Amino acid sequence: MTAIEPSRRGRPRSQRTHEAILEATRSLLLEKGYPALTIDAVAARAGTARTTVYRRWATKGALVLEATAEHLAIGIVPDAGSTRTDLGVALRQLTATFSDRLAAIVMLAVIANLDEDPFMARTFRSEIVYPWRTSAAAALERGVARGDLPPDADIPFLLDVIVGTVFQRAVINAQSETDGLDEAILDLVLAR
Amino acid sequence: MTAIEPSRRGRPRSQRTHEAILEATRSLLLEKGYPALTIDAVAARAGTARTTVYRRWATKGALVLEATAEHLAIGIVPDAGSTRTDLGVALRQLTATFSDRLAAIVMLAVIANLDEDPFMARTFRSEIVYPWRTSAAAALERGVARGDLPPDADIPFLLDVIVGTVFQRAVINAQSETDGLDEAILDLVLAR
DNA sequence: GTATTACGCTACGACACGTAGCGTAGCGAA
DNA sequence: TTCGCTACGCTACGTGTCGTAGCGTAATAC
Repeated sequence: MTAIEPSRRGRPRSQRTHEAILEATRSLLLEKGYPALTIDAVAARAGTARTTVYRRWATKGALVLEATAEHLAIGIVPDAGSTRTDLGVALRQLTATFSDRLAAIVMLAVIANLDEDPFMARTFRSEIVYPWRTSAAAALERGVARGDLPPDADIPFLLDVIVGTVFQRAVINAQSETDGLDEAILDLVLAR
Repeated sequence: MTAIEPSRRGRPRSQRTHEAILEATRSLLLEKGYPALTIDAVAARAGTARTTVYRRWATKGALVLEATAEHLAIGIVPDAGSTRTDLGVALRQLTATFSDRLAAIVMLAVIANLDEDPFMARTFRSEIVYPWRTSAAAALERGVARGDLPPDADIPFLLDVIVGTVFQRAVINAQSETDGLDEAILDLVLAR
C-alpha cells in the first residue's frame, strides 16, 4: 500500500527483511517517538542496510504507516439495527484505537507533520478517517430516522464531540483509564 | 520566562535583536511548521548570528514558547455569577486560542514532542493548561452548586467534552468556521 | 578608564539525510 | 544449467543541521 512497488522479474525482496524493518520501526517508535525516529536506527535494529529501507519506502511517513497499519485499523461502524448499540461499537473502536500508544504516536505525527509530509496525511485520511467517519455519520443519521436523535441534530458536530472527547482523554491527557467513558458519551449524545 | 537569564554586569543584550528573533520565529513557524523550523533559518531571518540564538534559549521549544506566548495566553475563566455566562467565556477563550494558527502549531508540537522536549510540555502545562483548567473546573462546580448542572456531574469528563470538541474542530479538522459551536456545546453540556 | 559581558564570525565534530555505484546473491525464465 | 534481471550489503559522497568553542570587537556598568 505505502511501499514502493518492486519489479516482478529478477530477485524478489526478502519477506524476512521486510518484517524485520517494520518491527524495528514499531519498537523504535515506542522508545523514541516519531520525531526522533531515524532511518539509520531502523536499519541498524533490523539488521539490514540503510539503503534497503530507502529502496522500499519513499518517506519515513510511508514506512511508519505500513508498520502500524494494524494498530490504526479502526474499522467502520456497523449497522446492527439499534442506535445505541451501533454508537457503542463506534465508541469502543475509538477508545481501543486511541488508547493504543503506537496509534496515538502516529496520529499525532500525522497532524503535526501536515506541512512536511502531506502524503502521510492524505493516506491516513482516505484510508482510516474517511471510512470510519462516513459510517459513523450514517449510524447517527439512522438514529435521527428512528427518533433516537432530534430531527435537527447536527451530525458533524456530534461526530466532533464523540471523537474529540475520546481523543482528548486518551491521546492528549494520555489516560489509559477509559472505563465508563463510552457510556458517558452515549448518555450525553443520546440525551437520555 | 523561558529564556536563559543574562548577567547583570557587562554589555546588556540587544532588545532589538531579541524581538527580531522572536518575530523571525513566528513567521517561520507559520511558513514551515514546527518540525521544519531550524535555528539557522531563524538567525538568518533575524539578521543575527546563529550563536546568539543559542546563547539566549536552551532549546527550540523554549524559543517557540516565548515567541508565541501572547498567542497561547488563553487566560482563566472568570466568576461572573452566571454558569452559562462563565462557560460562554470559557468557550470563547478556547475557540479564539485554538483557531489561532500559531497557537495550534505550537500546541501540536508540545504534544507530539513529549518525549523529545519534556521542558516544553511541562512549561505549557503549568503556565497555560493548569490555570485555565482549574478555573474552568471551578466554574463547572459553581454550576453544580447552583443547580445548573446535576449534582453527580463528572467535571473532568465535561472538561474533556468541551476542550476535546473545540480542539477537534479547530485544530484537527482545521476549520476556521466556529460559528455556533460555542452555543451548541453549551446546550449540550447544560442539557437544557 | 577598566572590567565585564554580548555580539558576529569562523570552525569543528557529530549525526542524519537521500543518492550513487560497486560487486554479489538469489530468483525466474529460456 | 545457463542467462537475465533485480535485490542486497557495503562504501562513499555532498548537504544540512546540530550544539559548542574560540576569537576579536562592541557596548555597557562601575
